[in-house]
Amino acid sequence: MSKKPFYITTTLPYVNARAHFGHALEFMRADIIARYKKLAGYEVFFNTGTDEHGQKLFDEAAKAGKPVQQYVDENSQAFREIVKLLGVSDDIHFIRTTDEKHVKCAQAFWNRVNERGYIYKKNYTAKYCVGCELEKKDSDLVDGRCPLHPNRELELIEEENYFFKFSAFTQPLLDLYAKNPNFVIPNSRFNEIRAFVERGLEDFSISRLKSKMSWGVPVPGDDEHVMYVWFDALTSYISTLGWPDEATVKEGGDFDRYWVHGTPTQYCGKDNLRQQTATWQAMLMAAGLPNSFQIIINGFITGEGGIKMSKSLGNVVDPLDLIKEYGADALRYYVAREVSMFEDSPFTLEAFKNSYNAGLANGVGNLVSRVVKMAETNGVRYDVPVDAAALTSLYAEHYEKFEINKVCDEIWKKIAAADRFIQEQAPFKKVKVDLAAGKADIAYLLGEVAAIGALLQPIMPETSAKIAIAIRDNTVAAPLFLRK
RNA sequence: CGCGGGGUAGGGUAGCGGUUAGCCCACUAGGCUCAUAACCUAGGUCUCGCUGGUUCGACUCCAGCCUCCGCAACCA
Repeated sequence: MSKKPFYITTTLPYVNARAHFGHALEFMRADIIARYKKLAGYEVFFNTGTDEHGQKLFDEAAKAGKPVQQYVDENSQAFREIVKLLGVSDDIHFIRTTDEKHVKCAQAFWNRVNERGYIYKKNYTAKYCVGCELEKKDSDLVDGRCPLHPNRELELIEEENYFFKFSAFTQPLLDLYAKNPNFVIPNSRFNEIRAFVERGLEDFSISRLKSKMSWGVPVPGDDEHVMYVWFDALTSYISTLGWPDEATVKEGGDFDRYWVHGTPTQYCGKDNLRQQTATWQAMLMAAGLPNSFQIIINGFITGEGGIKMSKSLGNVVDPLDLIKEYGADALRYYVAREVSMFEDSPFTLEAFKNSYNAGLANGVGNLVSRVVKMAETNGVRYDVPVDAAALTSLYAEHYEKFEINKVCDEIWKKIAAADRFIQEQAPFKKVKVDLAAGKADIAYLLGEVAAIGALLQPIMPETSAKIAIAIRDNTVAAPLFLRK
C-alpha cells in the first residue's frame, strides 16, 4: 500500500539580503508540519529554494562588481546552508529560479497561459522621476509630483509590455474562496484577500524590456523581453516537481502525485498574501492547473514594542546568532510556542531568554536529568519501544490547523505532570523504604520522558534524539539545555 | 465616508453570549532535595481601549469614538 502524498512549500526567499528572522520562522514551521505529516504516515514533498531574478539583484550585483550569476550563486548557497543550520529536514527539495529546470518550466507556463489567451501586449506608461532615477506610482506622488524632488517635472516613459489578464479571474477567485472555506489560514487574512479581490482586479505587466533589465527568464518567442520576477518565481512551486515534463505529469508522476493529489500547502509571510492567494492562484487557473490546497500566512516578527525590525533602527536580530548561542532547537521552540501563530509578535532577547530558561532548561532539560539520573542510580531501565506516530496522532487536530503552539502546550503539560508526580510520589525517597514501588515509579517516569521525547520529534528533532539516547544509555551525557 | 486586522494583569497571549476571564513568563509566601539554585503547592495583580445600545445576562453582538498596525497593485 503506498503512502498518501503531501506537498508543502515555503516561499522562496529573494536572495538580495541575508536570512532574517521571518525566513527562519517560516522554514522552521513548515519543517515542523512536514515532519508531523511524515509521522502521520504521509509521503512528503517538502520544498524551498531561492528567488534569483529581477531588477534589484541585477543592480546589487553591479554594485558589488560581480557577474550576476556569481552573485546569486553565492547568496543562494548561503541560504542553503542556513536551511541546514535551522534543523530543517535533510530531504527538503531546493529549487533555484536560475535552475535550468525552472527556467524551462516558467517558459512552458508562459506559453500555456498565452495559448489560452491570458497574455497580451500593450503600452505601459509610467512616471519617472529623474531626481530619484526611479519610476513612481501615483500613490507615491504628492500633488502629482515626486515628494523628494517637487520642483522637477516627472517624465512620462512608455514601453510595450506583456500583460497578464488578472482581471479575468476576479470571479473565479471568489468562487474558489467560496468553495474552500479553509483556503487561507488564518481567517482574518482570508477576509483581507477576499475584500481585495471583490474590489476587482486589474491586469498587470509581466515582462520587462531586456534592454533596460536583462536579468530574468527570457519571454519565449520574443527576444526583447524578460519575465517580470513574480511571474517566474511563483512557478517554482511546480518547477520543483519537474513540471511540465511528461514523466511528472503522468499518473503517478511527481506533479500528479504531489500537486494534483497531494493537497499542496504553502507557508508564507503576510507580505506575500496577495501573491500567493490571488496572483498565483489566478496564474494556475490561467494555465488550467489545479489550485493550491491551503495557504498559511504567518505574521511578522517585530522589534521591541512592535516596531518593524530594520537595519537603520539597529533592532535586527540575526537568527543565526541565536542558534550559535542557544542551538537550533531553542529557536525552533521559541518559534513554535512563543511567537504568535498568525499575528505579529515582538521579539526581545529578554523574552527569548526567559522562554529558553523556563521551557527548556528548567522544563524538559531538567526533567530529563532528574528522571534519568534516578533511573541510573537505581538501576531502572526502560526499553519499551515508543510509538512516536501514535503519540503524535493525539495532537493531530492541532497540527492540522497549524496550531503548533497548542501542541507545545500539551507537551509541556505532560512535563509539568511528570514534575508533579516526582514531587508527590517522591520515588527518590520511596526507593529506600519500598524498593519495588520506587522502581515502578521511576519506570513510569522513564516512560513519560520517552513519550515526551517522541512527541518532540517534529518540533525539536535534535532534542528528541538526545532524549532517546539518554534513555537507551541510561545516563545523561550532558545537560540538554544549560541555564543562560 | 477606501479596505483589512488589533487594543484582555508588569510583559506576551487565549477566549468571542452565561467559565470564579484560561495559559506562559515575571512577582510573593511556604514546601521538597532526585535534578541544571532546578522542582512542587498556595497567593496577589485585569472595572477585558472609551461611550452608548441590544439582552435575564456582553470581553464576547450592534453603533459611535479614540488609538496602533498593515494594505491601497506592476514592489521579492
